[in-house]
Amino acid sequence: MTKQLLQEKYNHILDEKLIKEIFEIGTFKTFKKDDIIIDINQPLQHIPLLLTGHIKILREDNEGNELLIYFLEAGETCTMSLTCCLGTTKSKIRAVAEEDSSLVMIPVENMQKWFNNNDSWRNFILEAYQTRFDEMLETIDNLAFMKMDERLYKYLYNKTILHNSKIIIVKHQDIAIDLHTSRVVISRLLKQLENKNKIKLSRNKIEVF
Amino acid sequence: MTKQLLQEKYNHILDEKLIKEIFEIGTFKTFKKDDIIIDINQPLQHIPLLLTGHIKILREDNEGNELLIYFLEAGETCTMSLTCCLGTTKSKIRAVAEEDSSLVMIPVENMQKWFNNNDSWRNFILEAYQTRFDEMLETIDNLAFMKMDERLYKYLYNKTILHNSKIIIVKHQDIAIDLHTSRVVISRLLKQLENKNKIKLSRNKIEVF
DNA sequence: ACCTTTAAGTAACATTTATCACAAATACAA
DNA sequence: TTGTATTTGTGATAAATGTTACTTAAAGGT
Repeated sequence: MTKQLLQEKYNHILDEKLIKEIFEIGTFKTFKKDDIIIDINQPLQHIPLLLTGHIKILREDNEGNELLIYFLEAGETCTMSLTCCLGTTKSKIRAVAEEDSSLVMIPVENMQKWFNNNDSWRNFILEAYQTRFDEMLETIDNLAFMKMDERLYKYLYNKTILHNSKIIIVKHQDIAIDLHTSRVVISRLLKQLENKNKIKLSRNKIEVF
Repeated sequence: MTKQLLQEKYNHILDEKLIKEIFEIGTFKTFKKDDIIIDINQPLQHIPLLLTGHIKILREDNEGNELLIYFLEAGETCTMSLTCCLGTTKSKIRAVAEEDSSLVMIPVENMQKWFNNNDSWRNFILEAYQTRFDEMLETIDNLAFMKMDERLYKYLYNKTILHNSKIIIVKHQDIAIDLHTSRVVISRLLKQLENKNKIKLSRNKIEVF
């Protein structure tokens, strides 16, 4: 089952042999919605390959502030983990299951080995870096150039894409945390969006038009 | 002369043979302060290795908004260029000489080739990604968690480090552009910082304590 | 020394975001 | 159904940032 998932999600980028090796070496794990998958202070010993579900990657600073950076989907890996694995970084990031998810954990040693002797892995990592890079840039754009109401709408819109549904199940408080603002601000802006007929509000639920 | 510089700045990470090859293949270029080094819309054909000076990397959106992301120093390369070279990215970034600078431009093909057959180059690229990644995260922190006065002081402080001098030569307007705010706001906050004895203001010049 | 240009200071006001306090609405359990 | 906990709505107010318009100061050229 896991093997089939691995095949399905990764055979467009990783070669047969490597997938087989990953299956043999990797540890399969499952997480429920809102489970914390990674919470980093010290270097990681494993990097995750996402098989099913979605994961959100959050930034966290020393004062406990938090901000959503981006989402991971099946077939992707978290470059942050790479950085943390390989690195000297002191970055604090957190990975939380956006919904029930499963993944394969790979020991750092292999990641290093494959990087030197497997073309498809090298490509995979490079592509991952590029994708994440672009997403970080977009996060920077959002923060630097957009007002909160725009950021909010974009956040909602992205969620509809991610979950493939116009209806989002979420509390205002949770949105506030992801966007690093307060619940009151979010409620207010949501109400404005509703008045502009861009969304429809219910308790624990938002419909995005 | 270029060869010596290359040696000096890159021999801690790239092997002898590769440095020789870079010297033979690369194009040496010099830039004056404030020269635009890269202005991206379409994919790049070369990636730069910085030899002397400093370069600032800016983000630019469609409406002409701008934001300083980070500085590059000698011995570094711009991962953005990699992304742009290899990629599908539609990112707009700009690289501007923070002071007189020199660099070597390397054709993409080589970058690709070396990535597959030279360990030191692979390492170099990987390290570059990691360093930039961390800096992007820091940029995100700044934007998400810090108020403008803190961002301003950090900006000034970073400049003193970069130029190795307590005295910075800048105009308020330039700072405003880098931090994506208005000149008036910067002037006001600078005055506050001065009142708190953290800096001393003169025309075109700021002393940071 | 005078004029011109550029940079910086500042007051007044607008907008955006943050914060507090509490009321209203909804869901959920007993 | 009733009571309780949770979520959402909203007014009042503060703080941070943005904007406009104008003044003052400094630098540089003639």
